[in-house]
Amino acid sequence: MDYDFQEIEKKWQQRWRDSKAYKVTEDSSKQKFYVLDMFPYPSGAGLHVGHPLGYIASDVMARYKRHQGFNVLHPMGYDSFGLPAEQYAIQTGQHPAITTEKNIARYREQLDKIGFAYDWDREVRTSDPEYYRWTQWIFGLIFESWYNKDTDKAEPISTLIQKFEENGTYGVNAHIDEDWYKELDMSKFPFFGEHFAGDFTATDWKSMNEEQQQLILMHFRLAYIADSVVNWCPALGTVLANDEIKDGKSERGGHPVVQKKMRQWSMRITAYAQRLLDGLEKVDWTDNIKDIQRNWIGRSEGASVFFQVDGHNAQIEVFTTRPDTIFGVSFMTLAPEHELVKQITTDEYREAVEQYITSAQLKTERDRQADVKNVTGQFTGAYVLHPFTGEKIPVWIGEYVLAGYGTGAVMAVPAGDQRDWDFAKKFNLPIPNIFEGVDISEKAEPSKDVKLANSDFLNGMKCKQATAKVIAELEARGIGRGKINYRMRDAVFSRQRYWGEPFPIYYKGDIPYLLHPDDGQVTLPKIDKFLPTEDGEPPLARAKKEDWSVWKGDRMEYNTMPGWAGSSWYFLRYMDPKNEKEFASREKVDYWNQVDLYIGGAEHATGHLLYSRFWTKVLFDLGYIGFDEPFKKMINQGMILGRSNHVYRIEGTNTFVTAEKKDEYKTQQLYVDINLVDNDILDTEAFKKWLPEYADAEFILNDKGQYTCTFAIDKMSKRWYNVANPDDLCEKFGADTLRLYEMFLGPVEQHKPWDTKGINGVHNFLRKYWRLSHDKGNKFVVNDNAPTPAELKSLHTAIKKVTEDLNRFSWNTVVSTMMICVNELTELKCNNREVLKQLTILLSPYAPHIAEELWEKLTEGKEGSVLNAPWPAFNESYLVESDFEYPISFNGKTRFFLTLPVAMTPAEVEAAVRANENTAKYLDGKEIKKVIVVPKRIVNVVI
RNA sequence: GCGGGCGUGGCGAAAUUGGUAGACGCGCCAGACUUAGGAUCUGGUGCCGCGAGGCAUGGGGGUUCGAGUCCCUCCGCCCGCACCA
Repeated sequence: MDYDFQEIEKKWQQRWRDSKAYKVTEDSSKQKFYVLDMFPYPSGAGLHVGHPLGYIASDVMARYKRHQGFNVLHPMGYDSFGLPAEQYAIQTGQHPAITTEKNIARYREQLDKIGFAYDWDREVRTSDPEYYRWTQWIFGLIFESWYNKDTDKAEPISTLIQKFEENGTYGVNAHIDEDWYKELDMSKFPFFGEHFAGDFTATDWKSMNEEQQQLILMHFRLAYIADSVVNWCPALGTVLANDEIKDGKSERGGHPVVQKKMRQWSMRITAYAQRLLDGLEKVDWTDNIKDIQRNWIGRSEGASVFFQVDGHNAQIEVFTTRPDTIFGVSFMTLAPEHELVKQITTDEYREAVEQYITSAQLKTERDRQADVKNVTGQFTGAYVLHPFTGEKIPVWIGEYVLAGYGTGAVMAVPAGDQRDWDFAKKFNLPIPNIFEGVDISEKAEPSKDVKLANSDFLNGMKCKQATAKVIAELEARGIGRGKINYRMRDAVFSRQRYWGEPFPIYYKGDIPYLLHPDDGQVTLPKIDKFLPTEDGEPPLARAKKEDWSVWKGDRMEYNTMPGWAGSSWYFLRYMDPKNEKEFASREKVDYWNQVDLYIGGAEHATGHLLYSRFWTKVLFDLGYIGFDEPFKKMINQGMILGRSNHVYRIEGTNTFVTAEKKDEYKTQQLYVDINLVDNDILDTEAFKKWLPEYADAEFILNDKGQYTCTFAIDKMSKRWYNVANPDDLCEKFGADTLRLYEMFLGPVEQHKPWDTKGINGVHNFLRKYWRLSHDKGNKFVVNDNAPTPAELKSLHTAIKKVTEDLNRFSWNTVVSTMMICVNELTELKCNNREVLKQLTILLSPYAPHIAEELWEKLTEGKEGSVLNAPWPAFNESYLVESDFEYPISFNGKTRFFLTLPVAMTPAEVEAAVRANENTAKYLDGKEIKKVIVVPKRIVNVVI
């Protein structure tokens, strides 16, 4: 064999390991470049060819930047806390740490075979106590912070306490729930009295005991515990965050999810809603991901309006984006769960209302969503007064109003909103027209570009003007105000599981306290079983007191942190992974700074990518890092799908019929292992040996005597026998071929089916490249003459294009460019040492093993590793051609070619065209209106 | 319904600011060497036509000397959100 990739790859992987070729240290004399992959969860199934796609792309970039002289940080680690290991533990009793360890070893082995340039000395594992001690520390930091809206940043809770001590709540402008004080257990605050509305004096504060102070502070903390309505997944036995739910079911496992009020930890991410929105302007991500995040945050501008309840000392606050339509309000709808429903419902309607609420509660989230078109509702008997006209407006409850958005109440304007219109139609409520010259008898008019009518002081105005006017009026009368509402909710932060970070929290009574650093680190205690306790406590409640590394107060926190905790800051730990004193030193964080290029899947848009941005902003606010967006540029790699093959068995027999003839029989479609199929042709002998039941299979073949399979594109799964495994491909073709082929398949961003057919072409390219410097006997032969102009032209064309394409992250076109270059050099029989050296550097990011091998031969070992070779400089002068064949077109149609010196100016070209005899022929007596000369491309004669 | 993206040979795909559409690879066809090989090399390969030539980037229209690229419109596919007031 000429190109012995197995030998070469083994040799260089060993040498790189031995010499720590990819070790990187901070070096202020060099410019840094930080390339990051989304670290994987080490699952039991190992890697398939889809996983490395993004890793290869980032590896190419890391190596390219290194050639360019950058100090490149390119780390890898494992997001090793998670559900599968825990569920395996529940089934087998094996500790998740052991499963995880085993899976990581397997991942590492697979990754090593592909030849990645990771600095493994910087590896992190989120489940490692040395790592999660800092996750716990950051949690503590967030717990000990509040959000000051005046400075628009998070501050230590001590600054808040100081304000309380000096002036009470006066002058405190914190991000906090508007009616936070309603959640307080007032029996614990007898001195506040019944009119307490959240304000207290310095004297009040100082007179409170510690429990009372802590209860109040909890409402200000950025990490807090509260009774909140959460998504409870009974099958998984844990709560889930909104982003972990898809279509009303758990993202993992697809189990039903119900709404339940539970005492849970949350993160006050809502404090950062606006900054998370604004920060998107500063990062280079796809519009798609940015829009998903914008949508998730869900900012809407409008107004908050108070409606007085008729006959009650109560007001109902509504949020509306169309305050200009306020004169069109003909009824009000509350969410069934709205807190005032019970209070205002009249006796006459009480039974019907309660029935309606019960039936609404019985529906799961999914049922509600599926039932959108079915309008339901119930009158409460109560009325509110219109804030401007004083008119009595009936109050209804309806499922279409969501308790979790806005205030859980809407002012219904059937003329302007289709849902209100539908509701009004169904229950025969009035539909007053408030638009000039618009017919609303068939549907609502949602346009903002129509003039208002029947609207008192808003008549004749359009939406924009009327909105400003009505908000000013509401504010002047003290019955409403302009408001910005966000759809995003605070993120639930506790999980009732074992395999996650334990909280650094202990309890005195019901009050949680943060552990002091001197208390030592809480690590996961030993437990007998990984199930929740009989009375529904999280698994950690099973641990005996003496099995805890720290035990303080009355008890420890039994919840663990969610999967996104560890991944929200891992990119910072890579910068200083061994630091025992800090999560990372400020000096190193300042050096490595933001991730310059982040590659990973788009599925984390509303999870990991949002939470990382949130934590980064908190750390920035508190002065621990110098940037507030973690990922400067991001590219989302597409999924690689599997191409599965089918065979057709005639029912009731063991005879298989080729795809061309399958319709002549009654057949059953079966999946067949893709390794038994080549180019959709089945290897029938191998098929018989594949499974015992097929040992005596018979075949009906096509006219060519072959058995043809059909195919389908599915996700890769063992079930379909369509999993392509990188180890097999490395074995058969080599890591360099695999790397090149994955990049060659198409744009990295795109979803695409894996198809091994084309891999031969890429493999042949590497063999051709090898043979440039090896003769038929595989002897290394190069010449040291000066490169010929033709060789230089071919080489520099490649240098130019490869450099440009890498700069615009177009991985796939680079491979084609290099193939063309090698084809041309083969044609030229080029074995020039200098040319091959340059070409080898170009190829090295994609195919590092073969590049390193040839580099060693070409430099006779005198120039060190190709990894450090400077990127070839492009020289324009080698590309200059003496002549160029200009296609001459008449009115856009090419008629003939004219060979002219390329150095000619457009004016000279035009003169030459006019003078040419062919021109007169095609002019056919007509006149030339204009001659357009595009340098080196085309000449168009307009006649 | 709203938001984002896409549509180019038999297939994966190129075409960077509008400038010779289909580079490169697969597959296919023919040939060579040989002779059971899924090896290698050479040539061909968008469609119609013997040919000159004509037609081609989902359909239709527009701007332009010139459109895959820009504008309008319709059709189809993928992704995200979805009673968000």
